[in-house]
Amino acid sequence: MKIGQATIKDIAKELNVSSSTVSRALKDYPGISDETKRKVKEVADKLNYRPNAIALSLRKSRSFTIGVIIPEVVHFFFSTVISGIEEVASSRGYNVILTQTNESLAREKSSLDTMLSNQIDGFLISFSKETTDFDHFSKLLDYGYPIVFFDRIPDIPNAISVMIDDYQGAYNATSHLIEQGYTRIAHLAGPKNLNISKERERGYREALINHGLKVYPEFIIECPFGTNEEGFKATEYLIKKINLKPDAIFANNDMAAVGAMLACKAEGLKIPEEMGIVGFSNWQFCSIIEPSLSSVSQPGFKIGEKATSMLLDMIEKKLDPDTITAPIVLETELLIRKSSVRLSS
Amino acid sequence: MKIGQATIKDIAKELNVSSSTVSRALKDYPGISDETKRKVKEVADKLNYRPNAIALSLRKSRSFTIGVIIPEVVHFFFSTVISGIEEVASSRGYNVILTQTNESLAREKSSLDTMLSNQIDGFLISFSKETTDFDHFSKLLDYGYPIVFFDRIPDIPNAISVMIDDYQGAYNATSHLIEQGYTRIAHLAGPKNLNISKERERGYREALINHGLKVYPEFIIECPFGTNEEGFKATEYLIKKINLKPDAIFANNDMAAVGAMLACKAEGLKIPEEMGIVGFSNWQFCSIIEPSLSSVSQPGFKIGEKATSMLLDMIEKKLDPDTITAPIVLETELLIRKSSVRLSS
DNA sequence: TTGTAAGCGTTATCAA
DNA sequence: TTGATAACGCTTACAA
Repeated sequence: MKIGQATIKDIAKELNVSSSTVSRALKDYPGISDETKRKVKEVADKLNYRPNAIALSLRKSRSFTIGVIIPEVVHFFFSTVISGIEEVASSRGYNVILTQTNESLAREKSSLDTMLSNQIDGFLISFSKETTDFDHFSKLLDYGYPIVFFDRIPDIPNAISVMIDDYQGAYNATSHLIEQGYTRIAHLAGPKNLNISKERERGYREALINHGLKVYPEFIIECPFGTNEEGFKATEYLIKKINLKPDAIFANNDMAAVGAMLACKAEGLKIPEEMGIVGFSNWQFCSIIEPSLSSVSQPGFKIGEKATSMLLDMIEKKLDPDTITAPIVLETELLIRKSSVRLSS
Repeated sequence: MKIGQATIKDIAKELNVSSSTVSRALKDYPGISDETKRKVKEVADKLNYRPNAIALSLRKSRSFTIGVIIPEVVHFFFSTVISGIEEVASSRGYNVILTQTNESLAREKSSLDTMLSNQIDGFLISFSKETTDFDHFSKLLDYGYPIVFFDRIPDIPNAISVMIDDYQGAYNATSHLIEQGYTRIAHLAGPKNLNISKERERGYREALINHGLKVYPEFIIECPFGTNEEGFKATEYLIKKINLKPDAIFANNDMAAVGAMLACKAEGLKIPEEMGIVGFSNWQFCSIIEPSLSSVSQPGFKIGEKATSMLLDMIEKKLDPDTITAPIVLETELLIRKSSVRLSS
């Protein structure tokens, strides 16, 4: 016999009362004598009674569970977000059910499906790199399903989303490089179908323009996977194959930035003297590598917290989705380290 | 109206058949005419029917959901394990419900509680650093609840667990340092109440002894939190405050190892010439820091896979827990990098 | 080949 | 102050 198997009926039988009485006593409903309440609770304790959340879910058509769909768990940013999600959810009495898509659209859809079957109360979603059309999401939105998108947000009119200010983060990073006297700044860009990549590139471009620098198309190289190998290759290409050599690199993500650093070392270029580098995400390793890597820090934990509290508010009708017209945008912070500082101030 | 709200009854009404017929038709039960099956499926499709997993759970007393309780999500090792768990679970049709304890015993217990309420089919657990007595687990085990412990395993006779060979990993790491000619090897140890810490320390000790070296108690410093600050302080202490200076450090975890590296740099000690360093866990940054950090790699993904498939086998009665008497032990791999190699071979 | 009815554990409604 | 009953959505004897 398993623990917690005792039901309300068992308690009722033991005390020769009806199950409704037991139910009410356990919930401290008014109109139940203190005497009965005491007895019921006593027996409940004795039998190790544990309410069956499944039965409750069925009854109330609510599962007190939210579904999280993310590309990857093993990723500093996403795991930080999860941490924030978990924190808020558990403090408000919700369970978190988790799936990773591994950047596959098919898995994204099937996750959505099983979660719907499981009567999930709402979704937190950061979609996969393969996802280019959002029908599977907008269908749910049309039916009134509570969804909050985070970080990677879809182009759907009435979608609620929480994101970071990628544009401003990139703008600040690039401006910082310019202020340090770098003038030929290249960009290792992210996958083109993600808004965050576009925004970061836009921030990079506008910073250059606003500081009177030219944007060289050959300085922008797409690194869709965001690995250090990719960053390494892109940087070697920038150094060797292009007439106008860059003197700084702003990378769409930290891994690519590390690849860039390794390429510079391999080519004998000194960082930050001959090549300034700034990454994006502020992974844990940024501060411990040599030279330490300047990076734009994303408030992952906060994103998780904010997205979750909004979702739960929507679920609990404390928040009307219609009142929110624009995405919630959280600020980044530029952490300046050795890799991009060559001016003594 | 929400999507997937259509129930078996709705289909039945539409076709003027009974709900049992619909249920059977959807499941391709024998003894239902092909004609009926066709019609039922057609209407199901039309109404966007989606089986209600909650109702199913209640009926079958099975939720097809497993609960994962870990100390922290934002941790390379654990997130890798989660990835393995998620992979196996989803491929076998199970959901994964996740909570992190943040190393708090109270949260561990309350997670256990809510999951039990949610009729979880089984548990995957790596307990918190605060957990020193295992009554809350053994009670469940006695009641026959399927639990697989991983990495941090409790001292309970009939517990099923999956772990890595911490002893051997530490032994190999220490032996490697000895072979490189280091003779005064210190150890940054983990929290004393975790078996993994004890095993790693034991591996360290025995490697020394088997190679004819003495074990100096003042060379073993506990770093319970495993942060780089802690490793930094411990190493400064080792370098400055002790008569017999160490010439190598084997750290219980990579973060502490990084702290040791930083301390060496701060003190002007060259790595690996004057100080060899080996870490444990093989975090992503090991290969990209300077010098790259030798480390014992733990097969996190495999641990997740193995633990999950064992748990599901237990749940599905394909595996009798009584047949397993010893913990499953997975091998580590020593990844030798620059931080510990001073002999040209 | 199909229908009826009971039951999984809980709670809301109505009645006593 | 308490009890009987129905219902949440589904499956499954048992009957027809």
